[in-house]
Amino acid sequence: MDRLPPLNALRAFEAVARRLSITIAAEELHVTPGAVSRQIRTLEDTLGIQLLVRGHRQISLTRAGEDYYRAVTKSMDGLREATVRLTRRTKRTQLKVRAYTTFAMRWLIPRLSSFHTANSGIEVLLTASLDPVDFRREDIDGAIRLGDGKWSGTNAYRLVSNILVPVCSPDLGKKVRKPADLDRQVLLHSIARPDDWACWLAAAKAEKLVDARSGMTYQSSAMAYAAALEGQGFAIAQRFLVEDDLAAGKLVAPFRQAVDMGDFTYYLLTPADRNESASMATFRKWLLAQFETTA
DNA sequence: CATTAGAGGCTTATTTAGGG
DNA sequence: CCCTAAATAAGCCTCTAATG
Repeated sequence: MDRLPPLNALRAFEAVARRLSITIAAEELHVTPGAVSRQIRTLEDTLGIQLLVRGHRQISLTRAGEDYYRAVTKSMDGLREATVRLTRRTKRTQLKVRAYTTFAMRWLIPRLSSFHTANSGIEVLLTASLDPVDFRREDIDGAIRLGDGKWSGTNAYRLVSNILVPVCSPDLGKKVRKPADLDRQVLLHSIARPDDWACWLAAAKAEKLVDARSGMTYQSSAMAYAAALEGQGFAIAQRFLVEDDLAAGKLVAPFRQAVDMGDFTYYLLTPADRNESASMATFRKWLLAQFETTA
């Protein structure tokens, strides 16, 4: 068949496959669920291929539907982008990026101004959250996430080595010689990363000598680092996040022992079923370049 | 929450009628 | 005789209401 199927139906199918819900897709298209259901049906009829599996109160894609959706959505993105190029040739484009609070505060935000000066046409809209990303349901172009690099349905770009190392203020650093000395010190924890101290102490062979649970706990690593800067105790830091403070002498790393978390580290995630926009490509290259020079 | 049937509204295609 | 415009027919889309 060299003819295009009904384009309206195709549009409906793209929305349904993306949201995996007829009702939500219908809202998005400003029509009723019944109308969308019919459109999908006529599309299936003209193609002669089933695209959706109708389950009880929910739907899913068939194998063919999944493949078709991937292709269709890319074409749609092409149309969208062509339209954007045509209508707002000079307007700024927005890039919605999600990161963790600590990553954003300690690393991304300080460097974002350099990105802005170099790419004045791209506006980065930064949000912070611990929740996992779902590119299908959320209006997000990219996310910085912690993980092992294995995500389904997303492109993952490894950003940096995740190396754990204890840090503290310079004067506090003089009071300890070996890991076991931490026994009498305050350990600073983050709720989001509860195992880091135990992990490091085990690597330093000091898990029997120091209670990994003692000390003070903060909601984010950024808070724990701030407490360390104030001389409140020892934070177990991800090294690239405190590099600037170490270089400036505001923090010190009193021990040589470090733990490389290997592939469990930070990645830039982008949806695999969408074409990468030009602005995202720029942002991705900039982001990866930042780590090439520091790592 | 998805699907279906039937009704109504709108668009497009086809036919028909009347004027140049 | 041809062309235009009204009338009619056909098709499509979306809605409501009811069902699974």
